[in-house]
Amino acid sequence: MGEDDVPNYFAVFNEIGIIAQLARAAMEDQLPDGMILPHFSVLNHLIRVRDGQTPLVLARAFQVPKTSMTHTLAGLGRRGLIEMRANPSDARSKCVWITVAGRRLRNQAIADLVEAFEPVATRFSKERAEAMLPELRALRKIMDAARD
Amino acid sequence: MGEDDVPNYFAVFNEIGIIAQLARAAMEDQLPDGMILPHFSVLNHLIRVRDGQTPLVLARAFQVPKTSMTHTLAGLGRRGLIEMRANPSDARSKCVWITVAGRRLRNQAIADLVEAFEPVATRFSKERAEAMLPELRALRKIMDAARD
DNA sequence: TTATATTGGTTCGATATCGAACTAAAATAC
DNA sequence: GTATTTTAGTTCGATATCGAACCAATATAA
Repeated sequence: MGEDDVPNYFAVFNEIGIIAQLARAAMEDQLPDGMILPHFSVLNHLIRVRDGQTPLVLARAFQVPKTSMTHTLAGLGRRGLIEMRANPSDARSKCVWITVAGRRLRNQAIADLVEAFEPVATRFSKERAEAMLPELRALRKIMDAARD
Repeated sequence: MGEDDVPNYFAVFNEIGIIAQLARAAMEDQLPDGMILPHFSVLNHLIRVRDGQTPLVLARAFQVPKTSMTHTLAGLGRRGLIEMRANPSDARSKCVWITVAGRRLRNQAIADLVEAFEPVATRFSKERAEAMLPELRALRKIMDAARD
């Protein structure tokens, strides 16, 4: 790979970076004041995958340092959106459970997001979105694997 | 757009978010300690577009609040990578100039990045990267326009 | 012209990220 | 079975993000 090839990849990563930033901002606009993407992502994960997982498992799932997860969970706890209970099978550890309020907030956020994305969805069809997915997934997997 | 269509977009934004995160981490691995992507992005912009621009113009170019740009520029200044001089045509304002050290650091970072991306580049050809670009650009433009 | 509004930039405060150091509990070694 | 190492989680400190409030200079309005 010669120096000349950089711009190609750079351009892709640049566009991807901007889209990620815009999507994040749009998402956070739908969340209550002070809540940010990681808060929502964790709530979503607890529903889509399962709750009762430990903080460390969550940190790995999101590929963030465990100290960051501690902080994110503290924020969710303060807002009454999750509960942390002792892990019955390991006294060092805890289990994270989503509360009724957490579940409700996540569902409302998704509903609001659908609304907010309307203008984009009418201009960029779901078929086009779907068509992009395989290559995005392929690139993500390759980059993930290269992360030693 | 019905509720059922959300997952399609979600999946795309999810992949894009992960790729952005991985690319950012890989990038920051190539930068001196304490330097992060915004530092590099500004240096790069000062070379690729032009230097001598005001902080506010830069903030708009990157779509960040001006207070964030103040902070990023302060970091670059502390490291001797940019210089801020008075704006001869507006006493409220300043102009941002890249230094020799800044130019050198940016060029070295790019060279290092090429090296670091080698494993990805061999598995994901530049042709594939190029092929993704048009739809990424289209999506980015649509989202940008929808941002009122 | 002066008075008012707007603009460029910094400061401040609340919150986020994340590595290093710490504590307590478990697992492993011997 | 005790000693050592590893593991789960928090605390701490340095730095980042970003809105509100602020100051100084320019532009607009009267």
